[in-house]
Amino acid sequence: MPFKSLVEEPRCQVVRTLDVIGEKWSLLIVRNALRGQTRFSQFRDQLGIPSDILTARLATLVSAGILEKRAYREAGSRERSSYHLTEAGQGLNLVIAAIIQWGNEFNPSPFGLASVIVDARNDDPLELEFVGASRSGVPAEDVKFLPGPASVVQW
Amino acid sequence: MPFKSLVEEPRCQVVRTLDVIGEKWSLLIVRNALRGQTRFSQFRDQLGIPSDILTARLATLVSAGILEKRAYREAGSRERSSYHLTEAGQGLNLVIAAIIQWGNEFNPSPFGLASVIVDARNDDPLELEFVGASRSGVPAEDVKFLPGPASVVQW
DNA sequence: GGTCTGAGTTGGAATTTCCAACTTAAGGCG
DNA sequence: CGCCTTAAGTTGGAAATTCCAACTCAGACC
Repeated sequence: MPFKSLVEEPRCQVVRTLDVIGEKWSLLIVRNALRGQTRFSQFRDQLGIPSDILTARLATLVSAGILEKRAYREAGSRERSSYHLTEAGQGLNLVIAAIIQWGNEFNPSPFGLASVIVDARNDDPLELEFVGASRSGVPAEDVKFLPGPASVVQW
Repeated sequence: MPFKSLVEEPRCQVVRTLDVIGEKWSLLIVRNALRGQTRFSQFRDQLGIPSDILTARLATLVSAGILEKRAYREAGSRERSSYHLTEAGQGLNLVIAAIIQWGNEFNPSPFGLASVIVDARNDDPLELEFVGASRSGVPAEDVKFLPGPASVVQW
């Protein structure tokens, strides 16, 4: 686990989530899974991740309910394992999109955009936005974080 | 740097961004800064981060343009340093909100919500949403990642 | 001169990651 | 059968990162 928690179960949602996806390589494995990759050798070769670390990360992602391990068999080969995003894993496209969007705005690559996010139904480009009850976009400077009901001393 | 890049400058925006905020503690320092914390001792005491690591992280966040180092002086004390979010640092509320929102949905805390995100103008609760040209929310399953103009072999 | 305080530094132990080489379990072929 | 191939791991040891506790440093104040 990336963060030792003083209590058994951290209340802060940022810590809770980073405990699951905050280790090195975890989020990149999910990103590649979002691109449709499912196999050990794909992750290892495309990311350049050491295979022992990949083994460990796949195990923690599976036990966190982000990936699902399945058996597959190609014609003339023995049964092997593949890894597929669960609904929770799919949901991480929110986090990955936020990272891409922040990077494009504040740390753009001199090579241009490496990936774009679109609506699968019509290929419209998509953006992440804060929306409230009014359904209109909220500018970044008006977004405020407040302690919620579960916050005691800390958030 | 958390990820050794094969080329000098990674094209993938996820890797580029994780190079800046992907090390342990980095994002939690930014989160606490979003809560208004500015001082070394606040970060150290609230997060429980080792002080040598905090020194290193503050330096990389400053050189990445996420924090700005300023001098401050309290009555009857000597001048000391404090750390303030830049516009880019403020912009990371996008990433942190995405993490909180994913956690609330897929890995909720048994204690309830530790923090809520609201519109500072009217305290309306806010949500992150994918929006397209139509300005209407796009369901998660229709969000698709495509290679952009700068992608060559890889994204 | 001695003490206090916030912001660090320092040395060494513990943990995590990296790397290259090796293993394992079928399947196919002769 | 024995040998080769392949995806998916394991293993042992080196390198890098993180952790911890103790220490330093610079001014303010007594």
